[in-house]
Amino acid sequence: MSKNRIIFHIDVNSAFLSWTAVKRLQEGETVDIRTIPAVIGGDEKSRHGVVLAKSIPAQKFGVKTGESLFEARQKCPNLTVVPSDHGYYSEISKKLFDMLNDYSPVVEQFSIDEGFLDYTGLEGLYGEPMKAAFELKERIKATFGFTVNIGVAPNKILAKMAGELKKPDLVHSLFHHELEEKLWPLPIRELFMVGKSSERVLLNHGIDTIGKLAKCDQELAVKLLKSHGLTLWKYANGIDNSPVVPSGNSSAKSFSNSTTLSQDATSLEEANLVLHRLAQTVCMRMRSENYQCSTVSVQIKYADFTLFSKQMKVKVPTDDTDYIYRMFKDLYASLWNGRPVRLIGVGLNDLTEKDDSQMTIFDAMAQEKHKKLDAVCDKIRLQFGKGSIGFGDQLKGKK
DNA sequence: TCTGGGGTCCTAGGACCC
DNA sequence: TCTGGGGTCCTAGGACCC
Repeated sequence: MSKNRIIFHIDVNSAFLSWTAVKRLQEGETVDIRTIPAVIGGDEKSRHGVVLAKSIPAQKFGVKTGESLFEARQKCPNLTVVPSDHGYYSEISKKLFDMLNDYSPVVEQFSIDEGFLDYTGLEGLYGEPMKAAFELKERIKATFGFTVNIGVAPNKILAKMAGELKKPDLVHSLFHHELEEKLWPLPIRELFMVGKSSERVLLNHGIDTIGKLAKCDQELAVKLLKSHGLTLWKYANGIDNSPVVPSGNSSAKSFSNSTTLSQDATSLEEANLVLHRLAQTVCMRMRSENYQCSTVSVQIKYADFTLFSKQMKVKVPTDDTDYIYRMFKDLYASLWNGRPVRLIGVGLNDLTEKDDSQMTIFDAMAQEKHKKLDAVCDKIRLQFGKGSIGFGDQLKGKK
């Protein structure tokens, strides 16, 4: 790895909200929701009422991502709530990353709206890094109509922290000689990977800024937070050698699918319908990326928001919807304590690339029976949409 | 009409084996 | 009969991210 790297972190400002704003303006809407107190929010009737993204005016009222729309409206009575459009977000995200990939061969997609770009060695092409970052930011704005922050730094963690500094529509650098001035005065909670619980522990020991963590003994950080403490201590000191891994060079570790029910489930029959639907979508996603799983899991959130999960190993890696569905059912039945259930989730873990595992002839024969059916179902769903095909148990109640 | 969904990584305890 | 101790696998739960 090159000693003097230059890494960009590109982060769309209020991504879901900006993207929806752009789309609405294109469709003739006159109000730009980025300029008023507004949020992208889920549907409260089906109990999905959380803030997914907020405008800067909404943020000034203290509205936070992840809180309920109920809370958000208490803080900001005039709040405009706009539904999300995930299909559109995926499209526009892809266009953004196509542009970044065009710019540099080493781009890592970190989420739908965030990525790292390795600028090392590109000076010859685009010039001095800060100037190049500024031009990239302007190009994104001119092309798509939304703004980004770009952080410029010698590694990923500092690029990320730089990108978080002041928003929106800005380029910030964060080199080692700038840590004391730009990073260290910040509250400890603003360091990447310091959540509620790490914050509590660090505050209890008088570590309330990133600088105090940076200057404390490494051993103290480890004593307080184990391996996570070491990670945080390194981040506070701007130490991070992790490479920018181009998307496509990394492999999936798990697939999961969960749903908050519009009404609590109170019987196994109701739950099984949901499990079947979840099994179909999650298995299809896994098959489309050519994986098999060796562990399956089920998660239950009860009406009081307590969470429980149960998992089991399977003898032979599988991608068979019917087989996996039956395991989900068994897991659920043994996990459920009879109380009303708010959310049901399923997961597929311990992934392996398809066909790189050995199975007995009997396993193979049993699985083969279902493979053709799954393949046909996947094809139909791809062509006509998720709801176009289901099993008999899912017909009940459909129009 | 208060609290989403999809991920990754880590830890701790028990089973089991030598 | 006073019960070491390491290693690995499996499972449940939790922290954190966007």
